Amino acid sequence: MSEGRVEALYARLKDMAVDFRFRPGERLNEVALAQALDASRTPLREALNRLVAEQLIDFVPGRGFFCRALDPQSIFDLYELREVIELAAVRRAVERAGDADIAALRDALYAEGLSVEGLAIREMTALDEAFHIGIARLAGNAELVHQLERLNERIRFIRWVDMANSTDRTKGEHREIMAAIEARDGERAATVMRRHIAKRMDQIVAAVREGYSNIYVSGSETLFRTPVRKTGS
Amino acid sequence: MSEGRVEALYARLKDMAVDFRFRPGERLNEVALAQALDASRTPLREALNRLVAEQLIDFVPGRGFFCRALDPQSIFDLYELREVIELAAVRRAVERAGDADIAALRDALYAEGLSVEGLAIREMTALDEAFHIGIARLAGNAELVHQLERLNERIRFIRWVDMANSTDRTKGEHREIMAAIEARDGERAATVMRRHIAKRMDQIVAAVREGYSNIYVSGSETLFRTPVRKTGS
DNA sequence: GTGTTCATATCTGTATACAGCAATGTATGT
DNA sequence: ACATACATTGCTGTATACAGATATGAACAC
Repeated sequence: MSEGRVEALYARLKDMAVDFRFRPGERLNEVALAQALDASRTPLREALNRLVAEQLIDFVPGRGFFCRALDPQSIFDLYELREVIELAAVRRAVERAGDADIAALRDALYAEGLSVEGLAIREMTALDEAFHIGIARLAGNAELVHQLERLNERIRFIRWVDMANSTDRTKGEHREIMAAIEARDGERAATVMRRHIAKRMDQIVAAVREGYSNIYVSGSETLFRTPVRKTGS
Repeated sequence: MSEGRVEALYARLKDMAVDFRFRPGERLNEVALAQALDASRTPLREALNRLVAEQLIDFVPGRGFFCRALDPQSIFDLYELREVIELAAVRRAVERAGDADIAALRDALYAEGLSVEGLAIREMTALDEAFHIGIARLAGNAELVHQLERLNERIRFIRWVDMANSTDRTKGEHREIMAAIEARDGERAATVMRRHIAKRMDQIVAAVREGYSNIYVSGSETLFRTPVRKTGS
């Protein structure tokens, strides 16, 4: 009875779902998946059911489990929710965070800057996410952090697409936000954060309109290997 | 193969978890539960796994499923998150909702007012929740609605306790909020909403401090039968 | 060529059996 | 009286089998 077999399956399957290693709408064959993951159908289905509850997998009674599809409207809604949560987080961070914790986040942000060039999209996005989660942690509300993490999982793929298409302006904006937090200027921090997220959202809506679908139809393989191209400041 | 057996179990178990029909920390005996719900352990565990993902049930590998416990800090965090989401919702509702939809919500609110007296706490709270969800719907963001629904499930029990202890000022405040929305005054709507939720939160923190635990230790039975007492305006 | 019906194969839904871990209680020694 | 070791019981974890539903494709009529 290995400590948490369902947990392990759940983690692996979540990765696959987040990465869109299945194609949107595709039905997941339980026997095949179970074989591939070297498990039995029972724990596999238990793990899948958790992902259904987290909306990372779709389920139709009598038909089985399916890879979710992201339509433009959902993406917009998710990004709007992200903005709501992150603005609340940064405001509370400014109000409540201790100086030491702020300094720690600042150091982490500046430490990561050494050689972004050459990093793959996956790592870039991970750093991006980590910074935003770091702010949420400063807000001292565990629920805020948790909701943001779950939200991030659902839009991570979109962020990859965005990161691949867009110039790397992220770092500069992150430093702006960081400076506002250090100055304990909640309004400024919120304003910059709103701009930061809104800019992303605009790019994404544009990308989606011109057919992001061919990106996840072709699979995520190519996307992950693409290095970040440096464009402008 | 009845259409969605797991779904049915999931719904029933969710009700039980939301109501705290299990005592906090109690381990759920799978065989007993399966018998009680007239099902087998396999679909039962699948349903339970969904609830684990929704944080309505706890799970410890090797030990089983447990009833969650709500500590004061989590309650505070959840209420703060609720405030964040509802403020965002009401602001967007004012910006985006069509006149007809606003009117419909208004009518529903005033229709419910006929005889609140005598309603049990359960119904009172259901009406309260419905109004707030109604506002979220006006915002036109499905994710906002969904997150609020999930959040409500997690704090519903607390709201019952609150509703039982507190005077029924809810309706008046709801009308205030409604009026601000109709007047398309987003700032006022947000201000009243914030006060509305904050007031609740204060009462709850107080109630929790003086030991709400004896309420759910004694079981929710008594709570549900208690009628709402009219105190003040 | 198109639509319909039926037979077949594939897959999901769930009960059940069994293996192994965890908790409980008992006995024993100090 | 208290702690420790051990046996026993009960429960969880997972594989598997089988029933029933759904999808697939072939044969046939129009």
